[in-house]
Amino acid sequence: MNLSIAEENHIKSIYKLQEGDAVVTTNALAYELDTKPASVTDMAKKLKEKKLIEYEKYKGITLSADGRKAALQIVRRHRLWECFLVDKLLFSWEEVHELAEELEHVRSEKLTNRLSEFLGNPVIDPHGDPIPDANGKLVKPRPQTSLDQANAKRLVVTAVTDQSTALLAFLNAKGIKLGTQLEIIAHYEYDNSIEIKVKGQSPITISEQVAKNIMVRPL
Amino acid sequence: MNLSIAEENHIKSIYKLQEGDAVVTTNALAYELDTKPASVTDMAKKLKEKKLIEYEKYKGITLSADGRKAALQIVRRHRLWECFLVDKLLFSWEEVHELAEELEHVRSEKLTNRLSEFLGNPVIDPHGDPIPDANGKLVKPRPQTSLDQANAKRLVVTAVTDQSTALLAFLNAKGIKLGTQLEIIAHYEYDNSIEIKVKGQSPITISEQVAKNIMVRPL
DNA sequence: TTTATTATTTAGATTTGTCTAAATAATATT
DNA sequence: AATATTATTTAGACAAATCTAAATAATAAA
Ligand SMILES: [Mn+2]
Ligand SMILES: [Mn+2]
Ligand SMILES: [Mn+2]
Ligand SMILES: [Mn+2]
Repeated sequence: MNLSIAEENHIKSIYKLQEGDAVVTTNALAYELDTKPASVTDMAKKLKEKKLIEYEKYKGITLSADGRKAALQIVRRHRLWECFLVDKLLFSWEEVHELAEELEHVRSEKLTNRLSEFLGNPVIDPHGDPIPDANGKLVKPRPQTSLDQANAKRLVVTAVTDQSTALLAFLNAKGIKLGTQLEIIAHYEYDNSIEIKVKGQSPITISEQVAKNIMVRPL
Repeated sequence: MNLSIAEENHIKSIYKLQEGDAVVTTNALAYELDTKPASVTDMAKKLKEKKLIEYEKYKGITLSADGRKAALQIVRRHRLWECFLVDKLLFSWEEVHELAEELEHVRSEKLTNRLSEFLGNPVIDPHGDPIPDANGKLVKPRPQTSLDQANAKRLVVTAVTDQSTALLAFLNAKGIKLGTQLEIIAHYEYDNSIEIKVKGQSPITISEQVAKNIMVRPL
């Protein structure tokens, strides 16, 4: 099955939005891909034809088994290139997504597997997301919660769910990265903001929106 | 100036076929790009519009100054990726051209320059071709001739001009690579074949076609 | 210098991916 | 339940990149 770049981007976004079993709506997908709902409908018809998605008019989209397999390959390439850019070319984590968005479309299993080997077969990418192996298998992630829902006081940062440059730049400024240890000082009910103390720094207050996008695990 | 992949491929092929100042014909370009003359004419009009080529109906194509600059950037990316694939991912020289053909289209100066640095700023690629620097400057190549025209007896291989998998695989089989030392034993006038002795091997006879595509320098 | 051959361009069509505007379906509100 | 709102699809258009077949220009051969 030979997919175009546009088809690959759609498949990957469906995978991203699907989260388990939920159906993906036309509007959500259009927003994610920065395109228009009408275009998504067009593409849905094509991907259904290719049996990569399940789709009935007005009923939303889910990946078929083949579609999921394809998506995992694209995600694998994307995340491996991100590792390469960060680990080898010394890019910082907020710079790599756009580049990987292009590099992911070079379809060569041999290249992908050699790259993985070269990087030491990493299992998580620079944003804490798991990297599928050559068979599309993901390591089952250690249990983690978003910072706004964490119970424990002392935590370690394991991933970031929003990978926009804006959030990542904010976290850079606050000295927060993967592996950073932090402590919850207070929750403020008024706006659900949280006061935290990053190890070795003075306490700061972060908004609910930021907290929702930081994944943590008890230390 | 934002070029599409198709435009970049055309620009690069024009650069390749131009060899100094010769004009490039529609047919030659179509053959090189594995497309049809009519398609080349279409693209020529577009590239002329963008001032990347000089082109008048029936008069052939040459790169403009801007076009040459663009071509050198693409060639730089292509050859750097080839180095990466060979030096870091351990591909062999006949496998890398097609992959680089795709990777070259990821347009990021930062990525290109970081990659170059990571590779130790190489100045020749795995086929012996020079790599333009960030300003598009090429190292002036040390004088070299094709093997069929070499005067000296003892020679060293400096480059390969035909980068088809077929030739490169043939050279692999015969133990010939960049830096290989060889000696000319005899020229056979009948078919212009050449008997050579690769250092440490028994003599072999190669066709004129092969000899024309091996570049050498006196040892 | 005619005539034949080859090279190049034009005309018109096709595929892919996208869009806007209008129509229709699904859902929410009164 | 009727109506308003929102979501989705359809219809029709467009740009990019390509193609085939036909027309024309340039070049080579007779
Ligand atoms: Mn992408
Ligand atoms: Mn990532
Ligand atoms: Mn290319
Ligand atoms: Mn090369």
